[in-house]
Amino acid sequence: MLDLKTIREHPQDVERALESRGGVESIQRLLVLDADRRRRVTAVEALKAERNKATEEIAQAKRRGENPTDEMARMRKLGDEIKEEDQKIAEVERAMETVLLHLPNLPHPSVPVGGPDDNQEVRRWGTPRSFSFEPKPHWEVGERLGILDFERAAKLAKSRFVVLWGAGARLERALTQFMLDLHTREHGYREVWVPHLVNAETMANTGQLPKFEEQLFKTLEPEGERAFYLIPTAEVPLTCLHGGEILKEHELPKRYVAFTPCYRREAGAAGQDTRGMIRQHQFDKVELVKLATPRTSYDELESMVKNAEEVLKRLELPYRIVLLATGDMGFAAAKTYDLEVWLPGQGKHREISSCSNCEAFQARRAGIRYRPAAPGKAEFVHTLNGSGLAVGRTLIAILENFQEADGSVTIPPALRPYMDGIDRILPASV
RNA sequence: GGAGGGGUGGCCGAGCGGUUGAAGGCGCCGGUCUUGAAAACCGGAAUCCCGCAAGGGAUCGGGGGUUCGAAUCCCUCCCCCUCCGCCA
Repeated sequence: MLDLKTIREHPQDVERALESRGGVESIQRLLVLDADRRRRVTAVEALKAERNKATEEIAQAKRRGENPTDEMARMRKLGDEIKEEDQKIAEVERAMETVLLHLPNLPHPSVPVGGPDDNQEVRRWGTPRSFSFEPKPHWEVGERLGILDFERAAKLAKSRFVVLWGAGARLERALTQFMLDLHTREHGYREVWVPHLVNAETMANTGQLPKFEEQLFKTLEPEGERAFYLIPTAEVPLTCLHGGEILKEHELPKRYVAFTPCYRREAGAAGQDTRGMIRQHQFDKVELVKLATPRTSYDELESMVKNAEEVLKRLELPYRIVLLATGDMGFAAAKTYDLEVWLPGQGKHREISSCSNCEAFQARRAGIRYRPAAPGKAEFVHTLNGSGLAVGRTLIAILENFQEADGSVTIPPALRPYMDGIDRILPASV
């Protein structure tokens, strides 16, 4: 959520910033509502001041043993007027809230303006391996090994699900463990285990609701009970852990890492990545979240990207870093770097991590503040999140980058301790 | 699921129709004392909204009601705790 004061004081700047993100047309409407609200508030507060004064006088009269029935009757009428006007104000405020909840975050000045074509490659690491044969896409590699099974997953659920068998399932677990160990032991993140079902308020706090409900799986609860949402990323529960709290500056930055499955409807993605396990309704992810002061949040973003990169480096997977343009960023982000891993089976880079600084956008919704060390009022923290990494896509990258001519797949050395020391996956005998 | 108890400021906790924006404690900030620190003592400080300001308004889990007036009474929802039952 954007800060209303900023919109009121610099409407042109906000409109310009939103040009490539949508929502410009809402600003004028917001300003009209805001002016209306302020006019009404001023008026009704004058009435309340009068009531408070009269109430005090009545109290004193009563103490003197009098019974000021005329004054009490007058106040009864005034009270009704106040109630009516308060309701109108509440109505205006609800309208403003609705508009604000649908406005995306403002991009940081360093973000290129435009759409996906304006994304900027920041750096590359690693050299894509040259194959003596035509590298296959991961689904072919995996099915030949008997570790990826899309048909049975479709039988159990539907398309965009997968079953991992044997060494495939083991590889998924090994990757998860490897990533968690790296981030907790070497990068200073605290491991957290969180609910996978959250309430609507939590979803709204990180920006998934109200605008993107069609992307979420929702539980069906008995009449009168509130539904839960399946998390599309651990960013949601991790970021909201300190919702409504005031943290101390010396506690910041908070660095959290959690492993969770992620559930996404992928509405609107029909026809995209239908083969393989690039785009699934359920996938595992190791997620990094930080809460930081505004002063350090952009340094924290850079180090978060490095933390995610380190996973790819140790797994010897070539990648590149891309700074997303304004129009390609997520709703809550002010600045986002994507990590794209090289997939030889597809002959292109694909997103495997996305690291964002959301500044105060989510903190304002969730009410996450901190008290500065120097005397002063509590301020909103900045929230950051990034994948460290998407586990399924990492598995894909290994299958494609480490496939051999005989159909086997080499295990990257860094992962072998997590795979009982085996150095390759051979076709299973079922 | 059944029966009780409870949600108050950064935290703990008193208040249970008007003098309570709210006692007390802890923590925090400033000062006295001290070589320095601690302790002790003195003083200070809630948040948000409207307003150029003076000032005003709102806020005691959320919403609604009673009343001239509600942290205090009533209704409702949410959450937490204890005991019983059931259960991975």
